[in-house]
Amino acid sequence: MSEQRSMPVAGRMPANQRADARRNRDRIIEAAVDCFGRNPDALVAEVAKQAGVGRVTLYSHFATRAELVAAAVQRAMDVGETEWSRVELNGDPVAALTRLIDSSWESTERSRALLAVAEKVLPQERIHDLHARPAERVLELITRGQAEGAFRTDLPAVWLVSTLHSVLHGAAAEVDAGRLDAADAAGYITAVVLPAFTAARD
Amino acid sequence: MSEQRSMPVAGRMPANQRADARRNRDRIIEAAVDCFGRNPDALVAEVAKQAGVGRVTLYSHFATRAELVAAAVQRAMDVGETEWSRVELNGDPVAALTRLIDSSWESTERSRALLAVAEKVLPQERIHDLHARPAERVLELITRGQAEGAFRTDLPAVWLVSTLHSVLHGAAAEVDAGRLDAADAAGYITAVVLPAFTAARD
DNA sequence: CGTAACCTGAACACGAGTGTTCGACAAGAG
DNA sequence: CTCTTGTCGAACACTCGTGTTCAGGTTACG
Repeated sequence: MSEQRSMPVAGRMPANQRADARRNRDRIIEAAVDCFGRNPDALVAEVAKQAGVGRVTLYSHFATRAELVAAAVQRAMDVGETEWSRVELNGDPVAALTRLIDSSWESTERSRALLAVAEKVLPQERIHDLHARPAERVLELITRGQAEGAFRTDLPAVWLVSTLHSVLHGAAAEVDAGRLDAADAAGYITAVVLPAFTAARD
Repeated sequence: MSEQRSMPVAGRMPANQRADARRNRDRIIEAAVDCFGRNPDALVAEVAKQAGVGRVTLYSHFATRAELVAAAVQRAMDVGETEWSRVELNGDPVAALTRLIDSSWESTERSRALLAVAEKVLPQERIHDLHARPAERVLELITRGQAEGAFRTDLPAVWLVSTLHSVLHGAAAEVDAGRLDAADAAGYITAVVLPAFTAARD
């Protein structure tokens, strides 16, 4: 409902930025999310066109294709962030994790292609940073769950995070390979992750 | 022990193929495995050089870069295949799976970069095909385990296969990002996959 | 041996996409 | 209104790796 003014995404901001400039920049990012989201090999020209903007204008906002991709991923993450922030993480850790998985799955599936581009043009470290926010959220929940005895403690929390991440993306890959029905995904993921997290220690 | 004559990998075979030709082809593939294994963006020229062969010669064996990559992946798979074939899959399904995971982890870690190239230049379907052999092996074991009551049956076997695959590759990614010690990996994977597979049904 | 298969290096054509430059024009801010 | 900032399109230079061609030398193989 309210505008999300969640920290200035990136790029220079010459203090006196004209209104239409900022508007165009926004359109470009939206177009990038959409284009790259459909075709990982989308051209810069396509993005510009879909944004209703000249290629030159685009380059005046993003010096390089990679920067454009980064901005797109960032945007997708921001959108996801507002969704995840609505998820109730208190209460029973298992139930909370289930909710978080449902929410995470949606965003994962939606912007899978986008991530594929990122993996091609961005250093893996940069990608990891882009995931920092959501990863932290998961990590917190897991840590709390461990402290409360709901999740196993014989494995590092970060490994559990990584596991969830892997399964999530693996599922997305299965879906867009047509081997898995998107409707089943969230349930399958939960079914596999939960027992992995709650397994009794030796 | 005996030579693995496991179906002719690919390419024309003019009936009167000279011995040195076949030898070169082999060297090229080896070089490709090695080069792409270190740098996913390796040039065709580099591979040729490391194989001690002219670029033209390389192209006389593999019409395109993509074909070269495919051959390299194929080779890596063949090597893995001989390892996996040594794994005892009979007896207790859980124990068997543990053994298979250990073995799979080794090959996964070894040729992770190689797979990264493949994902860039090969259609995802082609990649899936390359995985057919090992995937089938896992599938068989899981199916048997389900039939014997060792593994859960409330999820399709193929999803369990996919899960294992995801975690395996996720772990590899963590390792070469320096966030996970390679020595711990196999144990961690098992610790997470086993309970996921044996979880009691509702 | 002699022939056919093979290798070679250098040169070239090629395509594709990126990033840049130009001069002129439009639109916001004060 | 005027100045600054931003936009436009078209053309351009450039980089880079791929894949191909050629003419000549080498090696296997019967």
